[in-house]
Amino acid sequence: MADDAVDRIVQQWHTERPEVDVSPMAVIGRIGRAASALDKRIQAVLSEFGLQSGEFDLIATLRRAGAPYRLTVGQLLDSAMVTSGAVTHRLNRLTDKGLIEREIDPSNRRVVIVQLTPAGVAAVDAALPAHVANEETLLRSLNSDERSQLADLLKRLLLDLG
Amino acid sequence: MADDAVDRIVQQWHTERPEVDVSPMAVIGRIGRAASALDKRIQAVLSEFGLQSGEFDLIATLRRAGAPYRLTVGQLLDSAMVTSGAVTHRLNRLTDKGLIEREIDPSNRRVVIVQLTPAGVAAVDAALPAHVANEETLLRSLNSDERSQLADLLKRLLLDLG
DNA sequence: ATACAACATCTCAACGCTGAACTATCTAGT
DNA sequence: ACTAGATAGTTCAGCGTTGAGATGTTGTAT
Repeated sequence: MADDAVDRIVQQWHTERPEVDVSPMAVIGRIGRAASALDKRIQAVLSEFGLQSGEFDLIATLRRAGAPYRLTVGQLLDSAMVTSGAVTHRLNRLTDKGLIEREIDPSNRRVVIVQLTPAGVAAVDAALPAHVANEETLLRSLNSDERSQLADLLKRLLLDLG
Repeated sequence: MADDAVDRIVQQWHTERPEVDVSPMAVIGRIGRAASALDKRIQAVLSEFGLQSGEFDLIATLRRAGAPYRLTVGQLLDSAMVTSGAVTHRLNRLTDKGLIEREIDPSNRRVVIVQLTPAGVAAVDAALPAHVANEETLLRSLNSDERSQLADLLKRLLLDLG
């Protein structure tokens, strides 16, 4: 197989610092590059639906939770991989778009419950098929077995990273 | 193997939208999460050397190029996976830290040549072993064969994504 | 009752990146 | 020479995230 940019980086290091084993870069470098490349292409499709991927993540989390599509901010924060400030901002944007509504939990007024509006449910359901079809296309270079292998290796890595 | 967060997401979608095959998420979701988790831990080590990972990327690119550690901004831009504005900002920060110097190419005065200072070379050479050792640790859950498999699958994916 | 720590969420300034506009320089065609 | 277009890099406003602190609420111990 032809060399890629990461192969060239590893080769360059081997020339300049032969005593340093940079082989972990071959894995970690590609994970970062793959994530970045995939992200760009995923954003491209979601933007057709007027959504950023962070916003889609949030409303998809609510949608996945099942009717009545209600979760607390804390629960959303557990799923989102960002800080609480970022979640608050995303919720503000989604509220402006009319896709979610916030209300205070009467049984514990520190807690804010977020609920998808009908428009929010419709937005997820409209975007999801295109989003998944896009992801399917992005993986076209790998067959079913290879995807399973890749998912399994990454899962082991992630479970270890905690 | 125990379920991870991505398994739970796929299961939730299967319950809520059984007609949509979300299996690509098992791969793409984990690539993103792995990249994010690795990034955080890599930043943690580099920050001990007073560097952000974007800054390290740039000076490492110069170091890898070999003595006299000189590349044009355009060449750095080709290696960096960010826009030209971001590269300019990173170069400004590295200049402030005394790790690089910029000079105009006399033979083509549009071109800016970036060169590592001795302090810049020292910074890369000091950080590199710790950085690579950290990456090695991050991959400890995978043996040598598994790392090769993972790197190979990601390389195929990246070559296809272009 | 009262005080205090813990908790859930929000606020906000600082930061890095993007993307488009801008400056300066070079190249090619006439 | 002269012009138009291409090229190299910088600037800058806007955006989303971070991380620390603030706000309001609840639980617990005295």
